[in-house]
Amino acid sequence: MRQIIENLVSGIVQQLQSDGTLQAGDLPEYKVERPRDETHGDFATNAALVLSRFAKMKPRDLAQKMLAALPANQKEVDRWEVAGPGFINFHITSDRIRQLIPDILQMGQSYGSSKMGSGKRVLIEFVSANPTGPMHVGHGRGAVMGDAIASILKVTGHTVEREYYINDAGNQVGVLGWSVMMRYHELFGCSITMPEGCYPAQYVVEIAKALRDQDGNRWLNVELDMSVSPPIEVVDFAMDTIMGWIRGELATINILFDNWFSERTLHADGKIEATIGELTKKDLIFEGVLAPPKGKLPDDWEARPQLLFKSTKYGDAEDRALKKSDGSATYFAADIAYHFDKAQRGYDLLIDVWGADHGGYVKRVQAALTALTDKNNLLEVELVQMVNLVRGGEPVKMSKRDGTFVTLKEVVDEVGSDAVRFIFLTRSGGASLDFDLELAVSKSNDNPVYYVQYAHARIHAVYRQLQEKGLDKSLGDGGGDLSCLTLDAEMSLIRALGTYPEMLEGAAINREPHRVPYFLIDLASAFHTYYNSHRILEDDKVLLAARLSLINAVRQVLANGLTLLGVSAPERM
RNA sequence: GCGCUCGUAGCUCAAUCGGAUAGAGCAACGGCCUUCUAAGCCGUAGGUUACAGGUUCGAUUCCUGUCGAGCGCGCCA
Repeated sequence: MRQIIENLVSGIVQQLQSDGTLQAGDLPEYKVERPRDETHGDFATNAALVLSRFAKMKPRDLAQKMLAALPANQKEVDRWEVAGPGFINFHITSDRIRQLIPDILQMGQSYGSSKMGSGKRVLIEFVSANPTGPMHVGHGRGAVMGDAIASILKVTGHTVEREYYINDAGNQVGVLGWSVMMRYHELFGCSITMPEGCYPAQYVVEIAKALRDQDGNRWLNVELDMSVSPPIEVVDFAMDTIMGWIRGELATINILFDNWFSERTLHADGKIEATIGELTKKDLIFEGVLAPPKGKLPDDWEARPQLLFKSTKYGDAEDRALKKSDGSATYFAADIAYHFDKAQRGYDLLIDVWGADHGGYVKRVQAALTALTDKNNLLEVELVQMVNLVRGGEPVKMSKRDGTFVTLKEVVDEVGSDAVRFIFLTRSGGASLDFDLELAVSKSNDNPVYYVQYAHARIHAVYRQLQEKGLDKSLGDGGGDLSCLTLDAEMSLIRALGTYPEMLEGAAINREPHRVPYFLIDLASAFHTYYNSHRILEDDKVLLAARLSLINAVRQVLANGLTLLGVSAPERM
């Protein structure tokens, strides 16, 4: 619908350029947008404000002149005016607005999808929680956020793949292996003390028990010497167990990945050395000594020469280490090899969703990727702020170290997948989020998901009533005369339906999933208002059919939006 | 000390890549169920958008500075 007005305005601008009112050549961009205030029409443009300098006229005068150039044969706009400092407001005809109802019903599940991103291949990497323990609520927020961004990009025409990067190499994995070994020995009656840095939590005991059940005392004679690697079978057993939990937990909140990418394969396939080789070719590698860190200096700090990447050349604050002083690859080296691999797979855009605590890491990865691909904006990182878990006003502390963290599973078990997803998404990713368990458990309006789902269920209830009265539900298929829909509540409800595709495009462009739940809440609110003051099941058959069609379209859009967010759309509650 | 993300009603948050009179929910107060689901609706009240400048037709939005919060700052991941 916006397209109609955009075409109209650009036609007028061209005409004014050709008759000399406006300068020829390139002009600054103007916008056609939805006014905040409905009395300002369906669309407004700031064209006269932006272009007035190029016509040497006052904005309002130019606006008048533009309106005079409005083609006489168009049928969509029935009223327009110059307003405020020089905005032009367009009011769409009521018939054109009502036409949205059959349009939406005909498109069904596909209403809202667009071709905006067609031809664009996007890889979105998210969660990527370490396989050293269950996911906590912070991971859950990143998971839901990444999944929603992926869904929104997909519905706006992008080709999207979801990927999980498994950090199955490095020290932490060895630490996990030894932690399991300690608990395993403990199960056989050995007295042990968990060394500093190990994972003491209960889940490690569970893994140890499972290991004992599978292998008996097979590992009992292995010496607990943390200066060497633990048995690889034990490490793999622990990681496989944990990844099984993670996959299961993700599945319960409706998240499925296309690819699971193992860090080990990077080492095994020589991709890290190959990537360092690429950087060497570009003369971006050197042996150097890093400056001591700012702030409080670690006790054991000492300057050592290492292999470094010149990331300062690409805007990073420091050069970054690719190899440790013992010659092994750093996590960073593996990570740029991973991102280089993604780039070589031919995507047009890479999106990573990270926790905000990794914010300081963004520049160096982008720097490396720019150096390797000569592309500037290939990698985009969305930072998701942390979740403060609250129970009855008291903050719940979360830490992997002391083992008191609350897992995502516990929260999902308590409040359900729908509420978890919806609450996580009803916040912009940039803001930290207080998640109150008591509040989320209470089935009150504090859970906005109920509000939206209830609107959807109510519409189904009306249809059930309809059938009890022996009337045919096809009355609401949008085929009848809709001109009896004249109430303000009806027109603004239809207008709201019409903004759904634009809202989705905005959410996609800005990577802002929270716009979807806000839209749904607004739509549900408009519906509840209408429902409370007007009967749908009227005796007048024409009016009945029109109103049924209207709420049927509302039902369709609510269902589309909820489904997009991975939240269920129940038919009764 | 430096970097990143923020600062909007009592609380939790919105505000369409700079737009018109900054909006919702919760909490408070007052109304609406013999009629399609009251998990709902209607009304009242609540603001110097942290602060001070700058950019322009116009700033919650962009720039600079101050204050405050969270996160990060050697070879960990």
